[in-house]
Amino acid sequence: MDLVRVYEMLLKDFGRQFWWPAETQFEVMVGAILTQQTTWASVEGAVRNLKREKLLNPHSLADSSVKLVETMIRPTGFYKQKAKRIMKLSKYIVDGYGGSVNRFLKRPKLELRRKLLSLEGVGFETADVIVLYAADMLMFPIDAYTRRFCSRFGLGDMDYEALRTYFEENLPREVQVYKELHALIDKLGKTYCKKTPDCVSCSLSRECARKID
DNA sequence: TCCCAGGCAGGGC
DNA sequence: GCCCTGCATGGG
Repeated sequence: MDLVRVYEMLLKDFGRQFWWPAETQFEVMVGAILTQQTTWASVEGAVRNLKREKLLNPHSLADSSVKLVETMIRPTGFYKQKAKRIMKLSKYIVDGYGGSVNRFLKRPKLELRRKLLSLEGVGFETADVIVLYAADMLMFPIDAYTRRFCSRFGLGDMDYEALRTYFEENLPREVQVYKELHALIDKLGKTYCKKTPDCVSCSLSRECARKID
């Protein structure tokens, strides 16, 4: 599979996706946790709620009541654990970095990734989304859509790190390309795979698949 | 009514 | 180490 060709074709078919849709780095971080196992539409509602209550910054979120945060993010599901997790993240940034997200993110890439992975509720995908979209560092996140996409090309049995490495070794080392391709693969999955998410053969439009093969 | 959505953690084996 | 389950709301 020629990932550069994949990128070019998807970009031509769908246009730029402008991910991650967020106004601040902190919003990316919170959004990355909220979007776990739910739809982006519900995350948008939760983010709107948090903004309305002026909670979408480390200090406010850390000092807020758990109940209020739970109420604001309820539409995203798993709201009790997510509330706890974004509040712990906030407290971590407040206690360790004076509330400065920028200072927290400003460190060598692999060290940042390790720190993120040590936080509750932050696994590989969430950590890598934050590294790429909040810290603007080269890291290719592998999500469910990307796995399905890869299965289409016989890469179904590769684990997270193997897939990430595969993308990173076959793409130009440009943050913008990483950001767009990750978003475009999700767009592709959402467009052609709404009813049968596990169907490998439809995880790519036939026309697109033919060109890539 | 049933299935799923841009995962993660904790337990059993 | 891998596999299973709980977490929970909202939309198709």
